[in-house]
Amino acid sequence: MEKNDPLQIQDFLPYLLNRAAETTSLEFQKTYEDRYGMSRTEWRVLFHLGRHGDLTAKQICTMADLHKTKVSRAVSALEHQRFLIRTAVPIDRRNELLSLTKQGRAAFDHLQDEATRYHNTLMGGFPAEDQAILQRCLKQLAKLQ
Amino acid sequence: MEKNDPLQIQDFLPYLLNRAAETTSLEFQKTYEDRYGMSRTEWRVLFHLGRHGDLTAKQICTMADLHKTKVSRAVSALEHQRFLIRTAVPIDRRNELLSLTKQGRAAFDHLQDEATRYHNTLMGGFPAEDQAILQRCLKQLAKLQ
DNA sequence: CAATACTTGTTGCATTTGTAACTATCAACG
DNA sequence: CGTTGATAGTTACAAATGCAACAAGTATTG
Repeated sequence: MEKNDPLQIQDFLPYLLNRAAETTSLEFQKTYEDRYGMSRTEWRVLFHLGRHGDLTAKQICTMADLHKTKVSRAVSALEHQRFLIRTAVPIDRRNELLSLTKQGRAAFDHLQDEATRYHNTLMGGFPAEDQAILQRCLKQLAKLQ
Repeated sequence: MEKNDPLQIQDFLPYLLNRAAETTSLEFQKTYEDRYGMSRTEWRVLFHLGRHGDLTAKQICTMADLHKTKVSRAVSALEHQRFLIRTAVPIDRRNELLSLTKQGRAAFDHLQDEATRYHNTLMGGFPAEDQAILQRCLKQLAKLQ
């Protein structure tokens, strides 16, 4: 593309990313919203806890790039639904360690399977080389790693 | 990847897409939020109008996959800031054709340049083949085209 | 052509989100 | 120690969003 060719909006990368993110997130949301009464943020917090073991809210904020109020509310909701418990950290009582309950772990295990399946379905639409390229590009755009 | 290998959350496609979308949209937002006092939705409506000429609100809803209340409010805001005007369509008085004003057109022209520049900067980080693949994949994921 | 059904767009209300202020705790430094 | 400054997390308030109900217009059809 010529450097100063005007862009079609359907080609503008942030727009495309938003559309793709919305489309896929909404579709995957069907997996958890009714069955577990979870919001998208709660699902994200659950997934981080499931994958990384016990964490403080602050750690989740940093890892997930979520605002602390959003995490605070998601944690309250997950606690209320008995998906996690908080334990005070004696050495620094500002921190609370968040741990999945048995029920939270079960939900995570199930949703991780569903996520893997859905991910593979999405990726299945592309040749293997493209899959790798797509992931590399997205990570770079998200400034991850 | 093995079909049932559990996924790292940083690899889960909807998550990656959301992170990449947020990162890039927030960065590009700097271009218009202060200078034009525009929200992300308003910018999106402006861009559609700029690229496709006069449209009804309904057409924008469909093209941009935005809820009609969101469009309705964005249009009101853009009208209030004198970026667009409405004209009644005599043949079907439920419709109003939305047209950019001179000022709206100027903002669009400027922002289209900025968008093109930003898009090219983002894409510039990838080899040409990867750019094409990325775009194809995203369009497919967004169910565009 | 009257009655009913559908479409476009707006508005009221409840929910979600972001910002700023707050509490409680810890760290640093005189 | 005690004062000041930083950090983890919550909460109050304001703005943005989504859903449902609505008004105004058009299409259908008996």
